[in-house]
Amino acid sequence: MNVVNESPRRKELTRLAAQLFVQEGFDRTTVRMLAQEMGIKSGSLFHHFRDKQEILAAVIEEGTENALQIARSALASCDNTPQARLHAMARAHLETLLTDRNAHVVALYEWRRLDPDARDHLSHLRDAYEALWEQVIDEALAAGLIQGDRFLVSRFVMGALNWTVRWYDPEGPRKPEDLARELIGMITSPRAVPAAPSTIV
Amino acid sequence: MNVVNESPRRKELTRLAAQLFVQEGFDRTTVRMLAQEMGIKSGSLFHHFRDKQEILAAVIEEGTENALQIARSALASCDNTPQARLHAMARAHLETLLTDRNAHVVALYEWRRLDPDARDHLSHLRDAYEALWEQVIDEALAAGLIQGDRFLVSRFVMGALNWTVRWYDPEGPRKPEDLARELIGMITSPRAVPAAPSTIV
DNA sequence: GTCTATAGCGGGATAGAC
DNA sequence: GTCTATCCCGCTATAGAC
Repeated sequence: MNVVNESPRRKELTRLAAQLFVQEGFDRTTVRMLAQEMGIKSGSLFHHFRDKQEILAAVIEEGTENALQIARSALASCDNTPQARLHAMARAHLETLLTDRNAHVVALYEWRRLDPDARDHLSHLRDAYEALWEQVIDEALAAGLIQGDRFLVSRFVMGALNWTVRWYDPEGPRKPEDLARELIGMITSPRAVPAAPSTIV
Repeated sequence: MNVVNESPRRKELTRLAAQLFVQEGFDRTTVRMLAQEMGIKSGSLFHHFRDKQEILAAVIEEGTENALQIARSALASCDNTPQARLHAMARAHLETLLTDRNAHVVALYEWRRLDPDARDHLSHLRDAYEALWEQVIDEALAAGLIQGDRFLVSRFVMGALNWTVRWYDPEGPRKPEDLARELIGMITSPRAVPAAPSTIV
């Protein structure tokens, strides 16, 4: 639907909206706040978006597409072992959440604020992203790297990662990379902690 | 502060408020909706609570106190092994989130909507609850049951548990108990999955 | 303790000029 | 594409009768 609608202007406005939605939450962000952040008056906003809902949908679409793309390229360029792929996936996920700290966070935390139509439209994207996770988890299960139920393991891992948004301090000593390694270390057998992705090797 | 204010009436209203806050979110729940759920008119609500903020504070206080109490009694009555204690804690946590499905969920998901004064007042409670978790995690680390950084492990485990609210289906086949066992199994060494708390033993 | 009535505000969205 | 001006609505909270 938005393949046509992808003016650079709209992209930029979407980016700014994502920032505010993360800071304030969707419900508490007013169209006046959005307009001010964009350097225009609130009335002008509706030249770019039909209504406030459409802004949310644009942000979530952007955030999920971006996460999907980053995850795919991370998987494409890492070593082809279950450990490395698990680690690459966790790291990509955390970087879209904690470094960008924008659209993907909105996609996760404001999903419920989407109206049913938008949810229907965007659920494909979300499902594709989650399928990527389940695939990587499957490989790790098949390799005996982790144990348990595929569905539950995926949900637990994603939950642990998603919740980092609530406590992570970007000014602190730990990088997303460190968190990813620590999480993978926690759920895999003791000896199976992968090192950083072949930097010093 | 609310030790004085604990009329049974107010308790009941708080319980109903929690339910709506979970369903709709705090921001989207109007005082009119709250009043209707309570069987009174919106004006009458302010006889029981100074303002909407105070309702949120009451719910969160209730939810955290309840979670704390349930966790403590679960720890007091389980076997005195790191596995059993970890499992008891996870199970208690999930039951307050998924069975009750009310005040504790609000405490976790609407914390940011508290005004600064209420946050200050309630952070003691939240800290006490998290301290309980860190203690149990510490014991498991000391016993070699799990590995990693104490702070990160706690946060990851709590994240995995807290996120269940987003996907758990109460009508489904899995009980909170099952999720707890599966999570503990995932993060502990392969052989160390504890059984249900001494039912068949 | 609950009611009715309403003040007062700020929200989303529109119209039409430029 | 942005502005000004404004409509209309629903929200929180209050006042005073019962």
